[in-house]
Amino acid sequence: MTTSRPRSRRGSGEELREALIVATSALLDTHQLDDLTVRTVTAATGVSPTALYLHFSDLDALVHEVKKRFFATLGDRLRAANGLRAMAHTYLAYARDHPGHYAVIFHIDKRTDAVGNPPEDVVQAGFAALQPLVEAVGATLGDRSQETFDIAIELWLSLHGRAQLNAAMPWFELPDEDRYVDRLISRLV
Amino acid sequence: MTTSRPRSRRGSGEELREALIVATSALLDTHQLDDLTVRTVTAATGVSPTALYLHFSDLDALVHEVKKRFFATLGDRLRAANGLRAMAHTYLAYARDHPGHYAVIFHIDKRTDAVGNPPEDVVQAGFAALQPLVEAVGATLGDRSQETFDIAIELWLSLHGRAQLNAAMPWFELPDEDRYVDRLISRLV
DNA sequence: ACCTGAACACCGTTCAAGT
DNA sequence: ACCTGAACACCGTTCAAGT
Repeated sequence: MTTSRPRSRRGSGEELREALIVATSALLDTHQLDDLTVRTVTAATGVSPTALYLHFSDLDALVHEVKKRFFATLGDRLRAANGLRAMAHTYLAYARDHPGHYAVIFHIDKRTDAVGNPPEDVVQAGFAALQPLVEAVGATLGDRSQETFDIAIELWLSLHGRAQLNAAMPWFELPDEDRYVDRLISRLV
Repeated sequence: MTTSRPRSRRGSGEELREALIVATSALLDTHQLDDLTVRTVTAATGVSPTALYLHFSDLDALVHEVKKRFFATLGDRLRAANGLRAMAHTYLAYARDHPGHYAVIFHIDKRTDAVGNPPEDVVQAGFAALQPLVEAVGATLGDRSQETFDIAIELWLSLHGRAQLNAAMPWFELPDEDRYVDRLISRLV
């Protein structure tokens, strides 16, 4: 964990940046979001705490970067699923198997610019992750433009609701997942 | 904010306990959850940081206590709503108007006992808050036992999904709330 | 009986310095 | 060019002491 890292050679400072991102992802796969500190992530990378600031303006900027990647991963997994039902289960499985990643994606966002908007790249990443759902709904529905988008959102919100509630209150026993997804989809499409 | 508080008279130590709870609620009405620290809440109450430990085992125990109260408040508001549609809007309004409170209620729970269960009182509070929804669904449906409970949960998860997503990604423009609630209810009951 | 102050081990972040 | 170490203002929490 704390084995020190050889200094990057000239022109390869980007390596540390990538190493920090990878370490963050790894940490969030086994630990809670609040165990992610400047000091844990730099120690895991084998550098001093202050090294983080060579490549990120602050801790939030690093989290922000991994958030984009988690969005992309989620999108990729959804796209790989076969059919709407499988996609819904894939979504819930991602949240269940990577609670730390899912928590980061939907963590309350404090990074807004002067006008109160978030960085454009996260917005993009968010829409991109949702895209497979929209397409799958469109496919099973035969494309009814606005209707398709609304239904995809409604499906998404129901999946997110279950995923997040399950993470926040694991003691609350929800009805069977298969049944939940089946009922959801049969009502929506 | 930092005006100091007169020491409680003999036998009235409970007053400070209550004052801390009230200060916490007030803070969470205007600030984010991570602005709630031992030092901000005790300062707002007019006592030294260490005074908190006279009445709570730690900061989490205080948050735990207000969480129960927020659950109760949410339940009361839902019960006061007239009909399922109004109840759904009440739910979303609570989350929108008191983001700090809603965030506490659904904050990822780290307080589990030896066997991994949460304190029984929070479980109770959670179920109690949900009760009005179950009853309203039962009323409009004519009571079909298990079916009623499942539908209430499904409605709840859809509302929570929208509320939490809206808090986490306010930049994501969701379809109109009225329309969302109408579609949701007409599909479910 | 009720509360404070000093102290400790953390935390994020800055900035001067080392290689 | 790349990274570290000392320092600062925070944080939660303990424990001896004050009223």
